[in-house]
Amino acid sequence: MAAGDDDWDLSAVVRSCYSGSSTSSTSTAADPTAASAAETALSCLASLTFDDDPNNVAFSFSDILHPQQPNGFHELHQAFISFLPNPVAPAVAPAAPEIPNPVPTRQSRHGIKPIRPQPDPGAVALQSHHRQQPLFRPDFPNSPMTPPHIPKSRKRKNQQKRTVCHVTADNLSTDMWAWRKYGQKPIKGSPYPRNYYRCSSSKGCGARKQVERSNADPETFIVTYTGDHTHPRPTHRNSLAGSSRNRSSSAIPTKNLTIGDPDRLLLGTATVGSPMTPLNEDGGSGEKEGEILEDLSIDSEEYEDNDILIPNLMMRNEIFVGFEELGCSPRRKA
DNA sequence: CGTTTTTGACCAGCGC
DNA sequence: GCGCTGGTCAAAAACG
Repeated sequence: MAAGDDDWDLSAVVRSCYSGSSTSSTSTAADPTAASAAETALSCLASLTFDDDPNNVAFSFSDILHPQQPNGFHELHQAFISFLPNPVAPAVAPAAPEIPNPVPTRQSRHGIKPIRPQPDPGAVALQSHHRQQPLFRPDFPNSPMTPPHIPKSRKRKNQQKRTVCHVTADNLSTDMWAWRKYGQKPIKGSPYPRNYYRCSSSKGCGARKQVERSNADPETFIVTYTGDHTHPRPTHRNSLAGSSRNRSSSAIPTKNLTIGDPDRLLLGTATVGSPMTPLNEDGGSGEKEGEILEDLSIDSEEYEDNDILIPNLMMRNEIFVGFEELGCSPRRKA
């Protein structure tokens, strides 16, 4: 049934909104008191903010604000500015939007199992647990190898800062990071399964993304970002990111796109362009792109993140153009 | 060949 | 203390 569809949708979403989940989790490994970190989440944020590292540009959304086109971002931007001590410059990383997967190519294998719909949709939606997982240190946001070993933290409860945003399939646009799906699980309150993605741009990157369909609005996807990227946005697809499976598939509308074509849109993201241009403003998806809803511990960063994740058509165009220029598909490795 | 995707199983935390 | 759920890892398979 729609099992495939669901999956697909989720995947699509994944690609869509992303924000740099560079949130907080800073003190974790180094701070035994991480426990309190949660409380100090703000502090953490402040610490890792972008101003600390100019390199963090990866997370900067200046571009977004860049008035190439006046959008709501502007306002948001101003608001963010308040949080941002230093407006980071648009770094150099164009962003690679690659998101893994949707195409039900492999589904043939087993197919997704339908999750049992449980009564409690809202309740489950997002739990805000901000624990702190031992991520890497934000100190080296640019260090692709920063990730030492994350003690596999399976803790579900307050893991760390989580940024939640609601995105519509239409808005699903692109993510600048490459995500690799590492798990899928049925959620109790949701008839739809939740997909777990990890940043594949860098092997040690602890950034994770969870995508699940909203029970209330099947057209809306709830994307939760956790962890921070320990590396700058990929200018061009890394080998890892490269993978393409999904990309290709998604990029190429050959398979069954059930839902909108959000997937396709994103397909290109990647290399081309702009660092984090928020997608969407234009109109294309001018609907509600990413709405941040539950910010469990939203900090300024989160806010930013959310902003960032907003899809933008502009980007899409650019991206596509870029691809065309490149003469290659955004896909992958050669 | 390399990388990703998919599914099952295991672990850990939380609630009762 | 037990049960449940969520989250992550690992293995196998498939695709470009």
